Amino acid sequence: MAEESRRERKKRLVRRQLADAALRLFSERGYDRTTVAQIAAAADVATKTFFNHFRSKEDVLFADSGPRAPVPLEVLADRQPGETVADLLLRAYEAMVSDYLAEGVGRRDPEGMELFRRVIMSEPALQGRALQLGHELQREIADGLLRAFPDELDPISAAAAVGAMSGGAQAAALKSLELDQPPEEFWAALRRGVEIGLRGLSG
Amino acid sequence: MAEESRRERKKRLVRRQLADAALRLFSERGYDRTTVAQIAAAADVATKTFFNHFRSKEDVLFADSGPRAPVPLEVLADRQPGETVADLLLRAYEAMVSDYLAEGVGRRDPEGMELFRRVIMSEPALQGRALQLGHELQREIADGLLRAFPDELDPISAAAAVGAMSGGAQAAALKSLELDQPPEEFWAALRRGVEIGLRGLSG
DNA sequence: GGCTATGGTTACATTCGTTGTAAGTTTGCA
DNA sequence: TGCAAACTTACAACGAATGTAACCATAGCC
Repeated sequence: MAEESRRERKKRLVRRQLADAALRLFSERGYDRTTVAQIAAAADVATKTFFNHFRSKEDVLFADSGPRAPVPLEVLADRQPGETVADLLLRAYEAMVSDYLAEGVGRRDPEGMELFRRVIMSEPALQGRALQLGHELQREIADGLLRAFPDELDPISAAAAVGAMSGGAQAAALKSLELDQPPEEFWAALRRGVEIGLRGLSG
Repeated sequence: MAEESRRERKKRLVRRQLADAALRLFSERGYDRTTVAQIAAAADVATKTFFNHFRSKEDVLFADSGPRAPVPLEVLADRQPGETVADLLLRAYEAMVSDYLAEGVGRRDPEGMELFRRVIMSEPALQGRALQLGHELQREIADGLLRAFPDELDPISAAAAVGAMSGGAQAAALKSLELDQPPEEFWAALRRGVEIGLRGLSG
C-alpha cells in the first residue's frame, strides 16, 4: 500500500504545498488578487510547476476534492428487497453525507474546509464550477438509480428524481448557509430539503 | 418608447454585430479557438470596444439573455384564493416557459437559439455559467414564493420546494437533450420533471 | 559504485483574456 | 458654432495558460 518512492513523495509534497499555499493566499488576499506566481513562490517552485500539477488556477481548489460518486453508487447497486425508489435514493444520499463527514473534501481539516467554502462563495466563477461538479455527480447517480430499477424507471424519471432530490437538498443547504444557521439547523435544513425533493411539499 | 438617439442606435448596432459575430465564430471554429480579436475584427471594431460592451468573452453569450425572473414573480405575487403552494409554483413555472417560448433567449431567432445551446453544451465553463444563472433565478423565485405564503412556508422550505422543482425539471430536460429526443418528447420530459419535483415520484 | 532512462523542475518565449490610460472622434445640445 | 458627454481607438501592461528545450534528481540496472 505504502509503495511510494522518494520521487513520488516529493511530488506529492510539492502538490500539497501548492494547494495549501493557494488556499491560504486565496483566503488572505482574495481569489483574483492572488496570482499563480505568488502561489508558486510561496511553495518555492517555478510558476510552470504549478501548471504541471493543476490544469488551472481554479483546479487547485477542486482537483483533490476527489470523486464523491463511488459511495452512493455502491449503495444503489445493493438494492434491498422491498425497497422503493425513494427509500433507496435516501439511503444512497445518507451514505454520501456520512462519507463526506468522515472524509472531508480533499483531505482537508475542518478549518481548511471552512476556508474552502468561503473562498468558493466569494467568487461567482468558482460557484459555477462547484455547481457543474454537482451536476456531474447527479448524472452518475441517476444512471445508478436507473440500473437499480430497470423495470420501474425510465431515464427521464430517474434523472428527474435525482435532480429533484439534489435540487431540494442543495437549495435548502445554501439557504441555511446564507442565513448563517448553526450546524445543527444546517443538517436539519438539508434533511428537509431531501424530504421535500423526494416526496414533495405534502410530506 | 422609441426615443432612441442616433448614438444609441449605433451603439446597439455594434453590440448586436459583436454578439452575432461571436455566436457565428464560436459555432464555426469552437469557443476557445475563437479569439476576442477575431470577433472584434469580424464586427470591424477595435478589440477594446468588445470589452466596452461585454464584461468578458463569456458574457457575449449570456449578457442579452435578460432577466427571466419578472414573469414568474408576477404570477407569484398574484396568488389566487384556494391555491396551494404546488399549484402556484406550477403556474409560475408555466408562465416562465410560455414567456421563454414567446421571447426566446436574447432576442435570438430559433436557429440562433440552437447554436446558442450547442455552444454552451460544448464548453464546461459555459455550462457552469448557465447553471449559476439558473441558480440565481431559483433564489429570486424562492423569495417570491415565500412572500406569497408567509404563514405556511419558511425560507428553507420555500428554497427547497423551488430547488426540487427546478432540479427535477432541469435534470429531465438535460437528459432528454442528451437522448436527442424530438421537441414533443422534450416538452413531455420537462413536464414530468416538474411533476416529480413538485409531488415526488408517487405522483 | 557508476550508467542511463525516466520523470519532474526550470527558464524562456508566446498567445490570449482583460484592464487602464490617454488621445481621437462622433453626437447631443445650448 | 462651440462645448461637453459618450464612444471608439491605439497602446501599454498584467496575469493565466501552453509549448519547448535544457537541466537535475532519482530509480533501476550493470
